[in-house]
Amino acid sequence: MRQRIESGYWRQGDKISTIEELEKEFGMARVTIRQAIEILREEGLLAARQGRGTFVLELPKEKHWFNLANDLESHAEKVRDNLLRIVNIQEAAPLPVIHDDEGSPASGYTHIRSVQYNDDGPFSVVNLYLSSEIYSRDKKRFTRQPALPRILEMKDIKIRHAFQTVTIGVAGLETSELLKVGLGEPTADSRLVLVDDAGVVIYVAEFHYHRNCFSLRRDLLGGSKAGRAPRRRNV
Amino acid sequence: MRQRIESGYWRQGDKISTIEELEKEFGMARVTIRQAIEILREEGLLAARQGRGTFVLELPKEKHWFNLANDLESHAEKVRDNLLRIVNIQEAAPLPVIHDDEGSPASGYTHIRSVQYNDDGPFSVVNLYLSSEIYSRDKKRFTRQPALPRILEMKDIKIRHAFQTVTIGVAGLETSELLKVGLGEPTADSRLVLVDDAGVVIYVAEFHYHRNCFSLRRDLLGGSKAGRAPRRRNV
DNA sequence: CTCAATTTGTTCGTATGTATG
DNA sequence: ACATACATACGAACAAATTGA
Repeated sequence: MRQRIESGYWRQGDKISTIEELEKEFGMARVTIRQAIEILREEGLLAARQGRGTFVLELPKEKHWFNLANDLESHAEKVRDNLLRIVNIQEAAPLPVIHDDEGSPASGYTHIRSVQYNDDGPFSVVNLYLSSEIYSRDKKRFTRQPALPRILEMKDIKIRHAFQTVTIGVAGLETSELLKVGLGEPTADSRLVLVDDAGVVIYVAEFHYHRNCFSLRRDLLGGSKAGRAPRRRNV
Repeated sequence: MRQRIESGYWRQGDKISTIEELEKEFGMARVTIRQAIEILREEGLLAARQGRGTFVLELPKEKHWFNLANDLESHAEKVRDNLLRIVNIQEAAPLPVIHDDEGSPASGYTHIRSVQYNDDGPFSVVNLYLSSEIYSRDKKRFTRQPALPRILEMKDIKIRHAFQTVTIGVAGLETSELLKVGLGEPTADSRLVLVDDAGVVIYVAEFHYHRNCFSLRRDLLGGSKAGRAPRRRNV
């Protein structure tokens, strides 16, 4: 029923199907349907009036405010001033998973696990494997600020590829606790792999975004940078 | 536990924590942990040996084989020969949701709801709103084949924008039945809006992909078309 | 070889939440 | 409001296999 409201199948002000119709449509018992309506009523989406029917009050507010950037520069710019909390650092970490076609592994990696916050709470959990050589250049900053802008600032490092893979994952035990979502809830997972001009993988990050924050907007014509104005703000 | 295997926290051949340790880690009872292990054992991911421990047998096979294209041409090419089953066509459909910054609505739309199949079953449910003018040019083909390649073939139509928005949604009642997933399971939702050179929105499609199929790969440097070789195949 | 510690396997009764009619 | 059914989770006890001192 929530999906029907969000998708516009039921529009604002509409009278939705009666409970008896819904019983048949969803194949559930009257009590169960009423429980569902009760939940949406408390959220302010529906209003039920005895003898008249049930009506759509308002559309849920726009979520998906975190719009993923479409190029590396603006991605770095967005996260530059993010608040993050380091959960764990492991200097001699096991090698991250690197596929053959991505590049060759560096000699060693430091594993940094952190949580990114905004005013509403955590919106992203990050597992970062950073080439030990780069990490050791400025340990202090890497433990306080997002790594990506720091790396782009290093003049001697030329980045040849920035492979990004976006998939849908599920929150495991650790991630769900850090992101404050239920175990098994879906997350938007973005894997970012930076390869330098020697073909060495210097940075592997797995971002787990809260599904309600995440969106990716682009214009499939005229380059990837187009994209319209963001609905709320960028981070 | 599945996530720990997929993420590499437990590697192939490793002995995982004992049931008693897992009880404490996950805060669950012995029987529950065993049920979970049993599920992964049946899937062939784990092997439990009495008196010795439980071991990781193999990594789950690569899923995410459907890689979303990064430009309109190749997107159309990918779907050109897809098998699709029309579920519903409504010629005088209510206007789709169009945002102000996208363009102005056409005079009327035809709503086409279809399911896309591959050998393994349905992998995508599509809600398409097609400008009635364009639909009426070749009703037969639009009810049999994907619309996008047909539109690109029409020489008199110049497409100025192809706005794509990717988010994570949940399968509602209809979608979950068509996609053969559970109610409330997450889906990858891609909204594609085509705007012609007069600023008219001629095409609005919502794709709901099965979460296990979906991935989006690109290189954030050197244009959006880069991307590595797909792991299995493209559709 | 034996014994104790470790670890998985099995079973019992019980409680809770959800859905049914 | 009530009786029923079902899936899931709990806690405890005991059985069986493995390992190493």
